[in-house]
Amino acid sequence: MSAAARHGAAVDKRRLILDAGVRVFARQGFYRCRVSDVADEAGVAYGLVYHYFQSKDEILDTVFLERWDVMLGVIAEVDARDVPAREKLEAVAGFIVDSYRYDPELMKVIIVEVTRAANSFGRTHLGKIREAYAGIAEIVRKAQATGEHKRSVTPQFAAMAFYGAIEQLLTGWIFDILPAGEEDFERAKRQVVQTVCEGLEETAPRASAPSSDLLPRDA
Amino acid sequence: MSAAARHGAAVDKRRLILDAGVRVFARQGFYRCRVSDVADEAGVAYGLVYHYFQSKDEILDTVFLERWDVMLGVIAEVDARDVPAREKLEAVAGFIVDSYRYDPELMKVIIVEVTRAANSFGRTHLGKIREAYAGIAEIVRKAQATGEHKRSVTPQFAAMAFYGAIEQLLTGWIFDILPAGEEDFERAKRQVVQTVCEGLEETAPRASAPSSDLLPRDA
DNA sequence: TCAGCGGTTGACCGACCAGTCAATCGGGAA
DNA sequence: TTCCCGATTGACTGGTCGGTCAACCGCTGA
Repeated sequence: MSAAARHGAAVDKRRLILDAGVRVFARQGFYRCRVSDVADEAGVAYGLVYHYFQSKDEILDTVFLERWDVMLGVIAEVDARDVPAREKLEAVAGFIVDSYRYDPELMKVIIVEVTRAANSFGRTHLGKIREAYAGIAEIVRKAQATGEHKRSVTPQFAAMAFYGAIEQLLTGWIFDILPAGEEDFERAKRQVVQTVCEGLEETAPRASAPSSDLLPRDA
Repeated sequence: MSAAARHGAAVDKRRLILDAGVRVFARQGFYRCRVSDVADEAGVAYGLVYHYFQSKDEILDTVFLERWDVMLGVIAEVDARDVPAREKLEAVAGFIVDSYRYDPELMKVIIVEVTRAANSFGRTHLGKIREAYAGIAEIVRKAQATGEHKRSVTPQFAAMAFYGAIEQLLTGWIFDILPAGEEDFERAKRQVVQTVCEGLEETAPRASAPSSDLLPRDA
């Protein structure tokens, strides 16, 4: 009981610090903020931060891993579904976009301070980051095998292009380069997949009857 | 004469510091290195750095702007050519890839420390960075006007996706996520444009051209 | 020969900040 | 009531590093 109660309280403060970290890192950037900023934001004493975390870095590490592991799970789960590649990519793009919509500060921190900071924090988590690319590449690999996708590029290449496009969109939202309203998010989900799958070019003057996908795609 | 000689020498030292900065920033990251590291690398005294630059930041600013302005010039020049959009995009992608091939350390610094560090340095240069997106968007806009590109996405969106894909590739090379040999560079130039223009999906044989957006987009 | 003057030097200063630690609190068990 | 122990506090320390500055060097022109 006491253990549970104490544990419960402990988890709360820890959570408080983690959440405060996200807010502060998002606002000021990891290097520009002090540990005391995080403590203040969380409403706890400076020292308590070091009771729950070994270092300032560990706060960011924890924030990142917590969320990134969820994403890796989603990618793996999506890939295992028996649906067209297009739908898988839509699910992945949708998850990332929704993550941003649901908690923009968290995604800002993850992208700006980790994923795009490959020289500092990204370095530590390169392995994890790579796993995401690999998961996406696997989706493409399967799609190439079934003939849904061309084989003209390697799955790795396609994964980088796809993920890069999405991350650039989020970056655009984060820094007000692109409009970031509800409609924009929904549109972006569709369009990023559409662009990567179908390309920007007009295909035929008249163009493809939409058709299919209801039809057998091979054999 | 003396003026010229002195000026020549001055330029040399300044250049020396700038180049040393690139090397040190690329190796250690901007925040992780000290001004003395740059001075040592350049083989000059600590104080001289402050003779030529106001601050540590100004070194990075200078490095970035010097190169970015070249890129903005290239984009504008390419856009003005009377050639298919496809060729324009190839020229832009080619320029960026070649920049990396020619001076990977410089591009690493620009991307890792500025372009992808929108929270710190990127902030200062957001305007400049935006100009590049706008330049690419302009290429797409014209292509849509001539019917080369579909109008299903906004030029801004297309520009972000295109640039994002390229930057992700460079990041892949920088951090050894993608193989980075001569052939890879050449292939990447072609494939990134091909992917963005034509898409990943197989179109011809059987094809699963699902959906839409080829349908009434407006009017 | 010498004064003038950039270019050049590097020791030093002051600010900042991650991380430590001894003290205190509070609640449950004996 | 008292003891114990983990949670909590925040002043303090040690070290780092950006930026300053007074002195120095060596060329040039008089």
